[in-house]
Amino acid sequence: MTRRTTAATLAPEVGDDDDIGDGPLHDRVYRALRDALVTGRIVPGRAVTLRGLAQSLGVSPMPVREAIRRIAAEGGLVVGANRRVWVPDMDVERFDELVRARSLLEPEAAVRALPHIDAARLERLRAIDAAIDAALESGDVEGYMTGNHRFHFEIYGAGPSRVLVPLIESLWLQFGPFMRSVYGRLGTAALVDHHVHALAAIADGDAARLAEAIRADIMDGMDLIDGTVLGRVTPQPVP
Amino acid sequence: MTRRTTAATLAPEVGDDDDIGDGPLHDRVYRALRDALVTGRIVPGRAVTLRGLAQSLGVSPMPVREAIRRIAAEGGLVVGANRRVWVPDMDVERFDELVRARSLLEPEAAVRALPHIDAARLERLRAIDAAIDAALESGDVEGYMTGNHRFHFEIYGAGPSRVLVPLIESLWLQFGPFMRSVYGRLGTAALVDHHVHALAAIADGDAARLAEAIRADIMDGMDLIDGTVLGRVTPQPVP
DNA sequence: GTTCAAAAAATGTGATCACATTTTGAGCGA
DNA sequence: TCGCTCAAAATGTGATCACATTTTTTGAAC
Repeated sequence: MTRRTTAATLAPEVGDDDDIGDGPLHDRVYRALRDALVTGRIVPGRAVTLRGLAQSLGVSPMPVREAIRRIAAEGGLVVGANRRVWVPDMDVERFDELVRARSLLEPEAAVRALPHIDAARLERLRAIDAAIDAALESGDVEGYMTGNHRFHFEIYGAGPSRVLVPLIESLWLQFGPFMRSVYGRLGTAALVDHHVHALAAIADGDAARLAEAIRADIMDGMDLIDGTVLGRVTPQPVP
Repeated sequence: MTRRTTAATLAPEVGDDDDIGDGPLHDRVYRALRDALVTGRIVPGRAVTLRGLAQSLGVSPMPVREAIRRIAAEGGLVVGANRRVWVPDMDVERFDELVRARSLLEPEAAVRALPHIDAARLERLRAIDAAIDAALESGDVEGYMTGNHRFHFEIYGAGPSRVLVPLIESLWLQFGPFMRSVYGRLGTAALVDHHVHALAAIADGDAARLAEAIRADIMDGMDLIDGTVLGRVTPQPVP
């Protein structure tokens, strides 16, 4: 009786993205993986293996190792005591910390970036927001998440931040997969785009209002999550 | 005329630490490297090479690569466009961001950890603070930095934080090397240990006072840095 | 001394391999 | 059916290699 071969743990969600640019392979793998996490294409609990991801991307495990190490350092993946790697599940405490960290850091980053937001960037922000609205209208969760991420980082990235923005990027890595499942569950009809307040504050050059708009945006988004949703989260696998 | 061979860029500062525990080699290399950065044994501007570090630690470049990738993801090392890796220099803007990030995150982490600080941990904190004072007395900059780091993380680590504390760890990675040169320049006589206020707040279970003590500690420490010191920082090498 | 070009050396990268460790699945007995 | 054992398969790790890229050195010309 032949042993049945178990399929490798592939990661087609991280597959052949066209637009991951050039540069070292390990950097490109990192970008593909990070994008898949931020947009929630990889879901919480998902195991990620070197060979699976390498196969899905058509590369050797070497650059995958380095990419995974990077993402793990940023909190997007968890390495267990058994050395297995997976996308962490969300729980109440961790979620609360993420919300809190966001509300501490993102308004600060926005305010610091404000003086660097010129008319061209404001136009770009408006275009991104229009795309977000279109995605919400058409039920496109991934489009919404991609646009939302773009909107925020188009703001924060206006200035030359080398500390706050990377911190915030690591936060987004951490809640992306979970938010995808939440949005998918609630439907885009339940999502409201509040970015108009941030846009107005930016147009008026009003730092205090911008900080408040960002903070409110974070809290509003997070208010979608009630205890029921988080209570239903699968317990984190014990490695 | 024989070509003279250039010595590899060794990293003896990261050398054979005795207490880096067990586990995978790449994890141990990471810990050795991180410790060298947090305590400032590696100075800003220092280039770090795979083979140099591998040789200093007596390992192959493989685990070194993964460790470096990790540290770079946490901001402790910078990878240039030429793919060379080095410890970033400090500049005014980056320093300001680090101070700001610390003062936003660390009081929060301390307050969240406070309910988890029991009598045993408070005793440990007191012991660490005594060691800090001894290091200051004897001019031991590295001892001071090690103790200071320990003190802070003995507080923040009291609770089960999985977001805030890793963020704060990455900040400490980033300013460690620079602070080492600052303390060395100013001398430990110029350093004052303010931890007594945090210890009192902890003993009293007073969250607001603890937050304020941590914030003041951060600002007091950073006030040592005047524009003259930062103005004298070597410009960051252009890769 | 400076500048330039070319060669040599250093360094990072990706592939591959063997091995250690962990997980899975088959087979067996109760 | 469940539980156990063991072998096979999967997975992570560290070493090594060849190669691509970058830096340094050398030697010549001015």
